[in-house]
Amino acid sequence: MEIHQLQYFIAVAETGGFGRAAKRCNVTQPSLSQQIIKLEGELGEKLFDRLGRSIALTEAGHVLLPRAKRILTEVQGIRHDVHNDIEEGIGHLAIGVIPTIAPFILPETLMRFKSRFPNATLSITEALTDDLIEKLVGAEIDMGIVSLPINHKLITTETLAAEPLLVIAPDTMDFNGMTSLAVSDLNGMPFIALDEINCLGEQVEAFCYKHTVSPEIVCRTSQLSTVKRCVESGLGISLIPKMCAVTEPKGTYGYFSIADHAPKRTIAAASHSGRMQSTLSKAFIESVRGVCAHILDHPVITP
Amino acid sequence: MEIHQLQYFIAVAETGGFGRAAKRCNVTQPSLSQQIIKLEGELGEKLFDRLGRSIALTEAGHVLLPRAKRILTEVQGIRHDVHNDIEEGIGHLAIGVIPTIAPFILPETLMRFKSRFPNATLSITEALTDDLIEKLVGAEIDMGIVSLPINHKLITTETLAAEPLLVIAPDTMDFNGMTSLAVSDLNGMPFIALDEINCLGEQVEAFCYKHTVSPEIVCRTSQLSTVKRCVESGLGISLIPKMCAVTEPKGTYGYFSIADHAPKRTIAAASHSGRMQSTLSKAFIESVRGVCAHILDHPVITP
DNA sequence: TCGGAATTATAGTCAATACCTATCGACTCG
DNA sequence: CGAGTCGATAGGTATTGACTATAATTCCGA
Repeated sequence: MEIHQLQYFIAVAETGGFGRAAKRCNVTQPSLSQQIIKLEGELGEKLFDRLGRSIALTEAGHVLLPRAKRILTEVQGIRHDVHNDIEEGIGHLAIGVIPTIAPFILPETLMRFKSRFPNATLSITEALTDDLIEKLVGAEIDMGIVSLPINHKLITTETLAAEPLLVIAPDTMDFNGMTSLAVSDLNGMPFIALDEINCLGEQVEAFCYKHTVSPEIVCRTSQLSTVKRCVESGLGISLIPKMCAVTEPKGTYGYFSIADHAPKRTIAAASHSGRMQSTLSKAFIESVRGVCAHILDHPVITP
Repeated sequence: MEIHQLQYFIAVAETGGFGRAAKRCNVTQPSLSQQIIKLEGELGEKLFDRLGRSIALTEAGHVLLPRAKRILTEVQGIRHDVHNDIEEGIGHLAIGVIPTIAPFILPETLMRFKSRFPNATLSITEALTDDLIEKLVGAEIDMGIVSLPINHKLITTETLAAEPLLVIAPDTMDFNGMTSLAVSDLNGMPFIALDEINCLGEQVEAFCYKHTVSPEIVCRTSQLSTVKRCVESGLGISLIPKMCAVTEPKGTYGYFSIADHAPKRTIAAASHSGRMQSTLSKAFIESVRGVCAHILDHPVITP
């Protein structure tokens, strides 16, 4: 059974004749006749009673007609849908976000995205950069929100924001009233380090190495929120992304920028270079970009 | 777009590879690839991202997949339906019945048929024999319930019942206590004739002519119920089918059979010889046959 | 880093088939 | 009864779906 056969069948049923149907289908009458015969053969039932002047649907024909019409309608709809559902924002998007970004941007991003594309479904995965890359390559997720650099030949990235890293210090340390520090001030300071399995942990370490400062690592945690708790309890200072600083209520700690060599991380969207980016993907990226801009625009609460 | 292409597409989407899909579809991988490419070309969208190891559905692919599956399911259903809906009694039947039969058999026939085939729809046309034949030939109706003979080369008939015609006479005529009459008794009697446009009218006339009796026609009506009313009011006698006698309550008249040359009419189902009889048609015929047998089995109320 | 395995795309050929033209046979109607 | 209409049939052509063989690419282990 093929779609053009159903088309011919419907034409015959609606025009009441093979000849007229053939004209409507832009084929010759024998061609159409043969296809109908073939269809009848496949179904094992005659579809029309060939009376002299006109034709009449048999019982099987009556059964087939509405179903054939329905199928043709759907086929017709497909042509439309593959071009337009995309615009309508119907679809699914699987997103991955690293843990040092997820909690700060997701709430607002999801809100924005959901209100813009109420018919789209989202699934969010929070995982470390390497996991996300693996999932991207395996097409398990469509896009990853990560921190650069990403070095994988199959992954392309699009920068979304440059985010400062700020020194967070407990209120018990006031740095003599300074609101910004120099890199060298970190030297020998008690430091709460993020585990290096987080890219942010690596980046902080790289920053210190690059500027030849050696804070004294007193604690190594795997979550930013733990870092904050540790700082709060006066255990030491740390270096955290600005979005982590501005999206939580002020506690018993203050933030300081580093004036001479401002550390930052670059937030980017990563995707499989072999895959086309869907409209939803692009829209999600823009949502994230907007949210980042909005969050990073907040003033930092200084002591 | 053809159905086999959708089949291939679904196979690729479900097996996650062209090669595996090809195996499942019992074609070679290049054949399947080409059909997918062709489908993509027709839709103007790529359906898969060909990654090295596996494939991923594009946005357009995600739109297509559920629709394609749906269509395939429906196509699959068609094969089943054209063979089984028939058994299920789904369908439509257009029936024509002549006026001298319709009122007596239709109520019970429809009741029986509807309870046997609750999912079938019926349309009933009441028309004179010639009209019915015309509609049969034009395939406007599927079957006609008529009285023989029918002479038309395109129409085949199937006898359903042989029905006696009875003399109906007002109570004011008691025929000297006789319960049956001879043909000759009709001679000169005041007679209520049915219009000859009804085949029954013709048949009665033919019967009289054949047996060389000449009742005196005092009235000519177009409906059997009018005939009865006329008889009831003592205007004269008439000859009516038995089903007309037994399906109405006794009035101020009695019935008499004709002993020597019992007149009768033959009830038959007429259909277009070029058309296949549907299961519903056959079932309807049997319903009518049963109802006729049931009605004609009733004893006649004699005075 | 270099094959080997796996996967898809391409090229060339072939056979099935969808289509066409021409014609026949049946029926309708003037 | 002849002209016209309609579907089926026959035979030829061209499209095309499918096959084999092979290339190009990726992935993975040695």
